[in-house]
Amino acid sequence: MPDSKNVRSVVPMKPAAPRPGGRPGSCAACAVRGLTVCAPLNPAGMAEVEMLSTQVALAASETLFDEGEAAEHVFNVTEGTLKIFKLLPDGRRQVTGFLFAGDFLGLANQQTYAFSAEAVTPARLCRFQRRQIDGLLTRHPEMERRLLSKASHELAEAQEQMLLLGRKTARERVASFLLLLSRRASQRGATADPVPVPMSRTDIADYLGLTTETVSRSFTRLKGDGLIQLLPAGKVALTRRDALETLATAG
Amino acid sequence: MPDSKNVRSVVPMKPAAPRPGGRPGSCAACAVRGLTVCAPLNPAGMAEVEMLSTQVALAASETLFDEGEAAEHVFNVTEGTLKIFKLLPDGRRQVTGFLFAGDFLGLANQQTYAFSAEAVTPARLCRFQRRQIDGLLTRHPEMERRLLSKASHELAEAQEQMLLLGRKTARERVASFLLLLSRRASQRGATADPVPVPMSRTDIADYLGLTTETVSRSFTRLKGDGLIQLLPAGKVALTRRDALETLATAG
DNA sequence: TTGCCACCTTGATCTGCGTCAAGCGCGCGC
DNA sequence: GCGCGCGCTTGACGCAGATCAAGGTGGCAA
Repeated sequence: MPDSKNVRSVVPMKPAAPRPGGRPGSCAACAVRGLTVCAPLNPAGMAEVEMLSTQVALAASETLFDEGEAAEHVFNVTEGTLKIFKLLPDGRRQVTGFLFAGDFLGLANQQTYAFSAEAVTPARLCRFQRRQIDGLLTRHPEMERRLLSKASHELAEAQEQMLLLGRKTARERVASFLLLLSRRASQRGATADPVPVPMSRTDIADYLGLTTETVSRSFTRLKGDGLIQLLPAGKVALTRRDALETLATAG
Repeated sequence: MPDSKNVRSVVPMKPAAPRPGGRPGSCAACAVRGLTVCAPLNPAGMAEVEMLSTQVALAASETLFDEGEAAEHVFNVTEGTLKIFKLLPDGRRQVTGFLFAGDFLGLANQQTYAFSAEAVTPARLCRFQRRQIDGLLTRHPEMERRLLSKASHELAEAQEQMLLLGRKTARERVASFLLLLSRRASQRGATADPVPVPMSRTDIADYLGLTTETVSRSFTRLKGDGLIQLLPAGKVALTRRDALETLATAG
């Protein structure tokens, strides 16, 4: 008995609100610079980054790159949501992460990408030539330090995700996921409580190591137990955040 | 019908073979320096690192630190095998990684460790004060670069592990695990084919998101199918590596 | 040598989640 | 305005792996 629909939120591709005093597309105008690896750069560094970067826009479900492709670029997400995932030859998919404004993407010490990347919503990114990154980081150690910090943060998140995938039940996984989305939303200054859930049930399932059916049933049950509410436009209200936290971390 | 026992290999705690020309415990004498973050250091850098580091020895199953503890140190593994893991309050455990000679340990941008670390076999490590690391990396950008490279490599491995935990069957997980151990052994110059498996079935289960029983049954079945042989002292022969590869990556 | 204990293996049974199947509702294209 | 299709939900059923239980075996201490 469905009562509220879970409609994919259709975010129209609008330009990021530019900061006053910078021309659109410039780093000075970048609304999310404080979230990115560019945050610690001085004006000279920003000018250099700006010279080396180009803008990319993706429509929803458009591919940024595929696993195994030559890794020629690295990216900063400036707007929208992406997913990164790995595939097995028979089609089994594991989404290893969702990326939001401020996230860095493309680090790989191999010559090819270790995962595919695809837009979940319309998205914008800053693109750099991989072969220019070494020099850039050498000239701007503050940026390299920031990148290392981001990488170690991601490593901690990856371990949290391994705990989820290896040891949590379906309900616990979905509760953990909603809390993660909410936390990340507030980190980047978006609304954390009715939390936007822009990705499909299939994407969520592939992120949580479940099937869409099980994800759907878990949502239904969390709703039935009064822990969450499913709102229109793919938003979810965390009615009882405390109970969600307990469920996510204790069982 | 057991025919070969899977005995924990008991590695006596012997000092690492020192390089000729360096006093024991010195970086010049470090047999695994080429594998560590110290690899790119020049003699002056090595001298500095040596001043800042102390040696730690652990017996098998001894704890290095616990999740949540104040993160005062970072480490280089120089000898032996460690495991790192996270726990849920009810005791469910996820081993998020096994560490071998050359591995770096303790990166965290929080003030506390995000996981626990415990010796699997007797082990030795180089220990640094966390608060001295920033300065060290600033003075030795080649070391910072190396650390970033290690971190991004770990990130790729973490994604591979998420694919395993989220989407592979028990058999596929065990095959993947044996191949991983073998690859890592050859990377650090150890024997890759009869591959040493120093950790218990329980540790393997907690790494693969399974139970000991399922791990044991998977080993038995892989043996029955002629893909592996269980040798004494916890060694495993990868009789049909090709078939293992297929199983691990294709299903 | 003996006995204990930790670890491993194997068997029987149970169950959470996957699989298969069907129906609903919204958005979109015609 | 209408119907088609995709994404979501719900139900019935099956199965891979968990759980429960019972040995086997080798290392080690006394």
